[in-house]
Amino acid sequence: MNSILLPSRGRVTISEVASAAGVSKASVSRYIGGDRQLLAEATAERIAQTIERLGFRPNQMARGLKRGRTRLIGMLVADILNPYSVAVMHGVETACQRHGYTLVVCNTNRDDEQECRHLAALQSYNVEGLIVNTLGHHAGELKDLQNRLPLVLVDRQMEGFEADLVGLDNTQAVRQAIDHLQQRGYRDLLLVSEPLDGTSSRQERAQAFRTQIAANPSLKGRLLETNGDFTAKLKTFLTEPGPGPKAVFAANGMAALTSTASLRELGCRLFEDIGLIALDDLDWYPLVGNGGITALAQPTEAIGITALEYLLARLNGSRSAAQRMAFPAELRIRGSTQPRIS
Amino acid sequence: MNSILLPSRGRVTISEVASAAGVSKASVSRYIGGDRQLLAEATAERIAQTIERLGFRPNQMARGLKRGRTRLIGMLVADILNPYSVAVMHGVETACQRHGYTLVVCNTNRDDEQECRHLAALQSYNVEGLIVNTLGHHAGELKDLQNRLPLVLVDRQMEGFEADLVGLDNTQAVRQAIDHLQQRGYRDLLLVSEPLDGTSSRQERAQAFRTQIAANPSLKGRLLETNGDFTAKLKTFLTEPGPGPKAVFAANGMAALTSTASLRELGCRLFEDIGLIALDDLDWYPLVGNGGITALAQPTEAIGITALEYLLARLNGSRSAAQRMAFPAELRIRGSTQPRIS
DNA sequence: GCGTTGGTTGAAACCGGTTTCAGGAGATCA
DNA sequence: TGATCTCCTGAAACCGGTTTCAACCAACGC
Repeated sequence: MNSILLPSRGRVTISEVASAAGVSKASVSRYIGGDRQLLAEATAERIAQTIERLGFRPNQMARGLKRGRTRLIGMLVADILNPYSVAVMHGVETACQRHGYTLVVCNTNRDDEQECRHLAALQSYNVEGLIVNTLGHHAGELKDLQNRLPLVLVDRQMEGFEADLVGLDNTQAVRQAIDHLQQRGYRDLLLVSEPLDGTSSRQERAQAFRTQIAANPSLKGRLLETNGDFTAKLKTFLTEPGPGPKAVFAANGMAALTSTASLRELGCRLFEDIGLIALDDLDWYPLVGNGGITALAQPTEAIGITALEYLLARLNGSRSAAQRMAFPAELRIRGSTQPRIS
Repeated sequence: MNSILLPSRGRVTISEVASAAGVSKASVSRYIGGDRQLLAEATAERIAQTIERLGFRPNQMARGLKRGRTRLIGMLVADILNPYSVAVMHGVETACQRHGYTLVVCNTNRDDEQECRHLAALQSYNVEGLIVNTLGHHAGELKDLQNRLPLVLVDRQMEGFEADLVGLDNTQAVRQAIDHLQQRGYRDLLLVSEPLDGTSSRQERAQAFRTQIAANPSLKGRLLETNGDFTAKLKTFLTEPGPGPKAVFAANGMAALTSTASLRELGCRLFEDIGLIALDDLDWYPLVGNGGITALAQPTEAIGITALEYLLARLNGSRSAAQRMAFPAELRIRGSTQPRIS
């Protein structure tokens, strides 16, 4: 028993606890590792008291080293300023907490290089699994990573990359939007989307919109991206002749913000002059225009929780084939699509 | 030289690199640790190639163990669904990235117990420093923690707890708001705040409001918290007689949301019927009412960056006394406080 | 030719835990 | 009484790195 114990960097270590309790490191380790049935009642009690008295907290890094379990989950978020991402992250965090994991979040700022760097960093911290909201440009790295760790995609998938995916049922959501608009008397629709840069969810929504409009002869539909001089492009749509009342379908929260701002700028009143429905339901939707913006809410909390549960399932090895969960959106009708009385 | 090398858990280790390159672990360690001037040119080159060939990534956990440097920074956020917190976090992350740190974020969900648990967790992961947006109820734990790690508070301070603090100059911001409202002809002011539960920034804003109203005989001022039946309380304010035009001052983004919603509910038009100014500047402020909501924007990015820089200064030991940085707010005038023509 | 010096290198201890393995103390059985 | 079987425990190896320390080699000065 060595009597000289240097408290390293101020923190109590397992060796100090061991010698203070008059037992071996192994016993203390067994105690904190939950192998308590291996210990005699009296020993366990003595260790418990010593730990309490010294305020010992095991060093998770050291534990992870030998054990392979760091209890860390990594999450890669494309844009942390996007409320959708934060909401999903909140769900993931809730689930992590529930299962005793800690979440490490990295924000790529929609930057390819940062995505790469952060993937490497998370790996080097021995996260046990990854939840990825990817830009979709690093199939190689991701495939490589998937061989090492369980990995679940959120919202966005990737061409030629087999992995669990949790997100929205985009086709169904677009159908709900179009159906609702049509039912409310709109005939000339404009899908507003952030730039179609390869982000799969945006592509899917755009594609579903095109397909469904093409299949519906009574409707006309166009697609506008929010880059360039969006207001000017929007104005063109507003002045163009069409088959009937016009409505905008914003493909996500950002598009809703841009659309609403541009419509205001053009002096165009929501509902009175034009219909509006938006994917995502942000907390300010009820405050805008005449009675708020009609929304298709994503179950973000559920998406986050499910993503983590898929990950845990893989960690436990209880799954093999890539699985996909597409949640339905929930329609929340507000003033921007009130029944047209015309 | 041991020829049997089991690739542990699929990842390449320093020993494998060492034996593949025909050098010792020590040399490889020196190479990745940046002590390259200790190595002969040829050796360094050989190691570089081997690392590249094998795709070796050093395990940060293992490095941190002996070295004491994990290059991890912990951040405790009171409410991740609050855009203010996310914006600050974005600043912190930017700065972390710039200095080669990785950020671990924990959300306490405004829960005391979770705050405690997360503080313990972050500590057990050997973060090198902490940025804390605390609830303000755990002076004991925090003091204890401060003895072990550098720690910087964001937005919220704590009674009897000396630490670096980065946030808004609340007194000055309240002065800007009151001055602006008075200048625009408003005389009967209502400060709307989330519940004064001890959160220091809320208290400071409320206190500054009371003080400044008391010192200004031409103004009347009341304070309302957003709990209970807020709309009813707001209605009372609106119908009460006062010394002149009424205006609401929302003490943060949440209060702005609640206030705007209740005003709508009461059929009260912004600007025409009542003035509104809000602390924080959220992206939807321009879209509401007649010309948007006037805002006092916080420099959230700068707050986050500064918080991390203070932390790094402490990590380098180049600071002793607790320091405080109070940023000014920036007034952004919009429709909700247009000049009163009356 | 020999002691010094400085630049490189590897063996081994170490960080703070976990895990294997062997051994000692009782209890049970023949 | 001795053999066997549990149950509990500690020594030591190990995880993947870092760091100390001593040794080696070539060049240098005298």
